[in-house]
Amino acid sequence: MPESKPPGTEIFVSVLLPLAVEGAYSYLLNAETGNLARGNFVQVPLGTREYVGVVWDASAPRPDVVSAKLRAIKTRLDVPPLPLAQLDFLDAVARYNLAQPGMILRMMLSVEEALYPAPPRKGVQLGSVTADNLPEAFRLTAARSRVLAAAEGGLGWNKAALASEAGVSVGVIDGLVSAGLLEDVDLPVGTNVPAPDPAHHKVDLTAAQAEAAAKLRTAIGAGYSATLIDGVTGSGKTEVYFEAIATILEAGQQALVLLPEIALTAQFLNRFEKRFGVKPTEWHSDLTPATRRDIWRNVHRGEVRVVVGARSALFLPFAELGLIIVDEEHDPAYKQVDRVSYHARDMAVLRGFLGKFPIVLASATPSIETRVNVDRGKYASVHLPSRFGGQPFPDIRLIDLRENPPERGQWIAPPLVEAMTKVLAAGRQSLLFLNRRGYAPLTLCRKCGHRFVCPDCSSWLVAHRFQKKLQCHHCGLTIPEPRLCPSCDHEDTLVACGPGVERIMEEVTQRFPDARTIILSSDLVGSAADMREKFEGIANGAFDIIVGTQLIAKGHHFPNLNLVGVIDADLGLGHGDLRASERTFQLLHQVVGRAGRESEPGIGYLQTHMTEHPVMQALAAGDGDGFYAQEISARERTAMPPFGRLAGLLLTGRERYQVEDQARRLAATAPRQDGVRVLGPAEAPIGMVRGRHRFRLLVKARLDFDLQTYLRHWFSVCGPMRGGVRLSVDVDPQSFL
DNA sequence: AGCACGCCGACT
DNA sequence: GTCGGCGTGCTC
Repeated sequence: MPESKPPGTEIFVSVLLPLAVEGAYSYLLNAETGNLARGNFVQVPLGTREYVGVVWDASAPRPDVVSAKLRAIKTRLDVPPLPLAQLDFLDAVARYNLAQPGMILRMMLSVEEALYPAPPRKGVQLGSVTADNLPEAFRLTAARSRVLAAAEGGLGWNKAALASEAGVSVGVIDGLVSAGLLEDVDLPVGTNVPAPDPAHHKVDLTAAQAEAAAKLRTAIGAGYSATLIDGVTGSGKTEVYFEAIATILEAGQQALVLLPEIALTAQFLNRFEKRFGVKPTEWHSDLTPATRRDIWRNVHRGEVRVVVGARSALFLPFAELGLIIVDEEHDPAYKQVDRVSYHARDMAVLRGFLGKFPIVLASATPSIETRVNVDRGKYASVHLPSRFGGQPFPDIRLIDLRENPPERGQWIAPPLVEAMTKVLAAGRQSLLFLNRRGYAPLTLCRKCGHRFVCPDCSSWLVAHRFQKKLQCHHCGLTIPEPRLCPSCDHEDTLVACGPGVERIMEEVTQRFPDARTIILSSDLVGSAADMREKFEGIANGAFDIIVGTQLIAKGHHFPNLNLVGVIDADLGLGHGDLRASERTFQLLHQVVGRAGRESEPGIGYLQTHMTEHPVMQALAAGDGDGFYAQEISARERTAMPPFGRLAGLLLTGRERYQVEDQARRLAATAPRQDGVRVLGPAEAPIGMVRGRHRFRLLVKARLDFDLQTYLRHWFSVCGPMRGGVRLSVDVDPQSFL
């Protein structure tokens, strides 16, 4: 029983539940639970169910609901509390992104099983029966003796491990168990996470790298700071931030490296292992539940010292986090726009600010936001001037498709064909890049004009000829490749319009029948192992021509690659999106940067209809600084981010008129205030996805305007959406689609 | 997020 | 006559 407490306190606690509700709920303390502190994990009843929640406020003087409704906490879970820094982070993420805090908690509790004692793993050890008191009819065969010898030493053995150690099958083990020479035992729960060793293998840094590393090292232990490492692909950014990780390991704290999902390559893990002696702990969406549970627990207990992960790793319960690296910080994959929207790079900076530790952002092509933050003096920066080994960045040439169009029905322009032929003859690799999966984005009937469209989305069905299907890239709907036009019933009248990577592959195999070719696209690679194998094949020179989507743009190093051809450099510039120029510049720079990284300088060809476009001009001239200066001044002129603030509001619902009505009602209730404007509603560019119609509003505010407070107030004035309409908020939207 | 309650169409 | 569709609202 807990000792007596001052009256009026600690009778209630508020508990945050991983649910989409507005705030924490109040519960009565239960005598057996004892004292509770903020961050403790508890089980509480709610309605007909029980949930795990986290104590949000342990000193609530009185509940904010009538006490008749109050129920008592059921139990307190026997795990350390959620670190306070992580709780503060939870609150800040919810406030910034206008998310319900319960939903952020849900992301942090992604593996609820981690909160319960691990189910003991079963094993065997030597039993009470020994060679001296063998049961009758038991023959001590050679195999059985080997097992007993191997099991010597008291500690429990995993059956499979013992069997393989003794060179026998598991059946032999089971026989010994039933005879009593071995007995079942619960294996101790060993954590056994090998610790990265900061002194394992110190690599020689170039002068520029050493200088940059020294700068990062001084930032460690000096509270919050954000530093940009800015240097082209291959300039050795990774080695530089590894030194920061080494320093934080020496200081006894944890480090987190964020990478855009698929950049988590074997190559990266190997580099880490070479430097620190062990592979880092990986965290991403396709780990098994058991692995996730172990990692969550070990991060929470501080056993795991370095996590390398996708954006969701930010929500792991780090006990002593002291450093976050955001590699490829410009990458759009850091933005999540599902139920909860957030930008992992910005949330990482927020986490560092709250936790009073440094953040390192790395990129060859930083985001405009980060560049401006450096210019404003909010972020420090270190610059790595050259490519490792003095290799220059590939020379980039524009192919004007108006002057040099490909032949009819083909997509590779003559100058690029010629260059590929030379590279092939020289025994080097070429890469063709097209950021579009499938064979063709549109299939139509040349007789009646019928277009294959998705019934649930306003989009075309993309032809995937390798898999003989048409697929909607918004909802995943798949139909078998049609033979007849469903509208006019004619046969053989269907034509594929426009190119996808599969079609480029087809053209490559026709033009270069003897070349060894490979296609890489997210829908054509199978498992992670399959992908690793393909990338290794490319690195080892098993292919002459590679055709791929942006899958190939991230994180891989292809030493034999000499030429990169971009089939449609204009692809991202079509819809006048806020970040279209920036994204195109970054993507093309990154793709072309794959070429010529070891022995000889590479070359990049951009096929474009807009040779005069600033992005193409900047890439061709190698004038990144010029591009940034121009793009930043354009943003400033139009008061667009980061010179103004934006929030996107998306309303979706089954009935178009309901969505439109609610969007109008929402717009009509927007409070008029200085420094903010509400634009819209307008139907979204993709007007329907998964059978839900979409309308958008855009809120544009001055930089000093408190957008979150304004939005919260507005939504409370407007009241809930009706007619099955859902409203989602996207603070700092990256795209308007 | 669940889950129960509640009010309108096709069936044992 | 009921089963069941999912819209609306509540859970400390």
